[in-house]
Formats: sequence, structure tokens, C-alpha cells
Amino acid sequence: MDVRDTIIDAVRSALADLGVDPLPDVVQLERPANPEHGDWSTNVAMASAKVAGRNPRELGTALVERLTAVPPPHVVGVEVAGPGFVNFRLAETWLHEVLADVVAAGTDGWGRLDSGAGTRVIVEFVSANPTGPLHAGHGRGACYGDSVARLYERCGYEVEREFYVNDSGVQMQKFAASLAARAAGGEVPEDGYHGQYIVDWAAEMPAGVDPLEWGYERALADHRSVLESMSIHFDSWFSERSMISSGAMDATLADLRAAGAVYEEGGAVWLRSTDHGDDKDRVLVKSDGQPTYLMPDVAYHRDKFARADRLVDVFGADHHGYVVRMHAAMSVLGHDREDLQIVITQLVNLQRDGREVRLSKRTGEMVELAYVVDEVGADAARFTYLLLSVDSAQTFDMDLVASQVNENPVFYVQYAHARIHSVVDRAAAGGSVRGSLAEVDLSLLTHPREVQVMRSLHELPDVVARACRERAPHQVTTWVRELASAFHGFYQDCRVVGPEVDPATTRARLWLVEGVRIGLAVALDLLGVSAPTEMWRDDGDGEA
RNA sequence: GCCCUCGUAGCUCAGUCGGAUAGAGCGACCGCCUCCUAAGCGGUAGGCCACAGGUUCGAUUCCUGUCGAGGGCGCCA
Repeated sequence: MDVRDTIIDAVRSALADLGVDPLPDVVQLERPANPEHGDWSTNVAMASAKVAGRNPRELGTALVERLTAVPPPHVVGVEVAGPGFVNFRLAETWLHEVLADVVAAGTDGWGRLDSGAGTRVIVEFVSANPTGPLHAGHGRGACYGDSVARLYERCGYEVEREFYVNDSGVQMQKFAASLAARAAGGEVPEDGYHGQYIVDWAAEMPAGVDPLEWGYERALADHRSVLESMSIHFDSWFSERSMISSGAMDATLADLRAAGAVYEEGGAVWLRSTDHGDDKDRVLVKSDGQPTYLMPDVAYHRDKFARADRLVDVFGADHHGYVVRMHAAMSVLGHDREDLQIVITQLVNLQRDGREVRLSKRTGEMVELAYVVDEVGADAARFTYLLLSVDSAQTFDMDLVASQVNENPVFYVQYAHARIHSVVDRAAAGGSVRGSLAEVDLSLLTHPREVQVMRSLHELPDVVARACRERAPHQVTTWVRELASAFHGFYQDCRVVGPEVDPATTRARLWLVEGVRIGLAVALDLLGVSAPTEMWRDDGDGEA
């Protein structure tokens, strides 16, 4: 049982003893920013003051008396402070227990949760049109979606990664026409695609093939290959065409009609989305009998709900208008709003050679994702894409990510992992092994640097839980940078192996190092970034 | 005009269901390798949390409004 739970239980029963009724639903226990405020702190005296009919300080004082009389395990001090906070100071023994838990759980178990309990979730992301290569902007959604999927898996969900292939629209026709025009040596139509890749692909295209089908395969091959190079693997590529042939759209329309959410006007079929917060109703089938883009998308989401309990859609900022109408449609079909999570990732502004590059397939200038990965490496690309909250626009500076290693946090974190392997190897070479956990004396770990490392390790399960709940993998990025920082500090001040280090201390520190290795490995895996066992700086002088 | 996101240190950004003295990296300045990888560590300087109200014991956080930045608003996809 985690210390936090034992403290919360103790607070609860103390409140009950003091006649507080009803007891608060939750007893908040948080880590104070200021070390003087102890290891843990609760605001329960302030929160329950009204119910208890006494002032917060007084209630806090009463709690302190109770808790001091019978302190929970590891607790060595309880004080009331400020407006009524109750602060707990713990002996370092609790962190030694945490470390033992970490290494016992290992990379497979530490920070693994079962909150998902087998709930099936489909994470849909990227879903770029098969009309050209993925560009740098797609990279963000790709890394984000995959990392969210990894978080869900870590939390016990049954996850499917899905790419929706928009393979039956007008855009495909334009793409094919552009390819055909180029292949025939002519100019691309005004409303076609003008990127350099059209020229390149047209040159590749064999004579006599259907440009639409050939271009389609060519684009998909590009998508697959660059995604694979970033360790992003989709479980399914869902074709829009397949829905047309399966009759899914007719069935969906029938369901919407049965729910009374559809009407006809001006020869078109409308969805009454205004009943669900939209500012205007939306056309599902045009007056010429053709479906709008919304129609297959609704049918697609209906199909996904037949296969999963919960959906996550990851879209770029330019699709945010889509959110309300899709929620409206799913609501008509009887799904809870909570079960469809639509995440909008803000734009990526790519910077190269000190200037901004617009990311638009139609205007022609674009930077392919494959180029970015080639230039900066898959690890640096992924880590950089996952550095920020997707709610913030991101400026991705290619030159910075590729060359200025000092400023690049991915190396800082990976270097910590490499250093660990170096230490362990060095220890083994000198005959030092950490031995069995049962025989090691972890209570030797009392240096402030060691304590900081253990505190950081303790946070991982909370970080995973929150990052998953909020679909915010950047919180993992933030945490792993902190763990790396704690480790580098420890490494600086606490020598692990050497003649001047007591063997028992070496053993304890080797276990601490193992704990850090586990933390780094788990977090980097959630981010899809590799954990190298060695890294050597390239000074450019040929010497390693 | 309406909708979405953002506004925190010189720059790039974190900031837990609302908590106590708001953090990190980079940049600037000053230090630390005879020693497990210096892609490292320590220190100094740097803040009206855009602005104005509201909610309350308490607001960077929640609500309203204003200003500013980016994106989106079609029987296009």
C-alpha cells in the first residue's frame, strides 16, 4: 500500500473521531513545492472547516494532535501551518520502500496501471489524404497519437491504432489528374497539386497504369515507410471506399433518420445538428444525390463504435470545425459525449535556415516528414514533437533540433540512460555487483541527491495516470527530463564505484541506478524514443 | 461577425480537482574534469503569470469582458 493511502486513511479516521460528518469525499494529499512544508500536505482542515463548524487552524490543530498520538507508518512529524494546512514529514524509509517497489516491478510493471480494465479504445490519427507525402505538420499528430495509444496500453486499455484513408473523394481525382498531366509532359491543372513530389512521382509512374490507383499506392507506401521509420505502426488502415461498397452509409443514414435527426430541404438531406450545439444544420447528402464529406465520416465513426467502447480522434487545427458536428452525430446515434474524445493539435511552424516554411500541399512548398526524420533523427523528432502540450502552436526549428545538441533535451535524457549502462559495466568490470535486493541495505541512501532521485521515481505512476487521463504525453516528457536531471545530479555528487566507496554503499547505489534505468526506460518507451546504452559525442575530429 | 487554441523570465515552454515564497531548458555572467562519459554539475542575474472585473478562506489556475497572436467557419475534403 502506498504511503499516501495510509496517510489518507489515517486522516479520515481522525476526522471521524473528531465528529466531522459527513466526511469529505476526497482527502487531497499533495506534495508541497516548499520542502519546509514537509513531504506531504493536506488542505482537508480548510476544506472541512464549514462542515465541522470550527475554524481551519483549530481543526488542523486537532488533527495534528490525533495524528501525532498514532502516527501512520513512516510519518515522523505532523504540523499545522499557514491558513490550516496539515503537513507530514516522513522518514526516508518510505522512499527506500518505494525504490524496492520500483526495482521489483521492473520496466514491465512500474507505472503500469489497470484503470482501463480492458476497455476497448480506437485511437485514430494522421489520416492524411493519400494524395502526397506526409509533411512535417503530420509528424506532430503522428507522434502524439502513437504516444497516447502507448499510454492507454500502459493503463490497461485494449488499444487499436487506426489510419482512416480518405480514398474516394474529389481530392483523389485532382491528385490523379495532376499526376497524369505531369506524366504526359503537360502542366498541372490550376486546382491540382503543385508540389515537387508530383513531378518526381509522375516520372516514376509506369506507362499505362491508372494514375489514381498507382498514385494511391504510391502515397500509402510513403506514409507507411516514414511512419515505420518513427516506430509508428498502425493496426488498421480503414478505407473510405470499403464503406461505400458495404452499404454502411445507407445504414447510418437510416439510423439517423430513425432517431428523427434528419430532414430534407432543397433536395438535400440535412442533419439537425443544431439540436446538439451546432450553429447550423449540416448537409449529409447533396441535392445532386452525392454524399458530403460528413456523411462517410459519420458512418466511419458509427463503424468504430461497433468495434470499441471509446474513440479518440486526433486532428489538426484546421479541422476543429468538425468537432461539434461529429459530437452531434454521435449523440444522435446514442453515444455519450465522453466516449468520443476529439483532440485538436495546434499547428506546427517549421523553421529552416532561420526562416519559416509554410506547410501546404496545394501551394507546393512543403517539408516532407521523411526529410525531417533524415535530418534530425527519429528520436530527436519524436521527443521534440512531444515536448509541448498539443494545445500550443509549435515552432519546430530544424537547425536547432539537428545541430545544437546542448539545447536538445532528448540527448540529455538519453545520455542519462547511457551513463547508467556505463556505470553498471564499470562496476561489473571491477567485480561489484548489486547482489540480491533482500541483502542490500537501501537505508544507506540518504544523500539529498539520492532522496531526490527516489522522490522522482515515486511520481511515475501518478504521471502516467494523469497523462493518460488528460491524453497529454508531454507530461511524460516533462517528468523524464526531471528524472534525468535528478540522476545527473546524483551522478555528480555520489560516486557509485571506486576504491573510496564502501561496498555496501556501492550495492545500494547500484540498485538506485537500476531504479533510474527502469524509470527512464518506461518513460522513453511511452514516448517511442529509444534508450541507448552508450552515446559518444562526435567532435568532428575523428576521435571518439 | 461566429467558433477553437494560446498569451507565464530576453527566447522556447512546464505549472497536478483552485493552495503556502510561480519553475525548467536555452541565452547572459561566474565557477567545477589526475576522478564511474563535461551531451554533465553548481552559482548569479532575470516575473504586474496580457489587462479589467467576478466567484472564495485563498485565483497563474474557474467565470465574464477587453486587447493581442494563430487557426477555422461551403450542398469543398
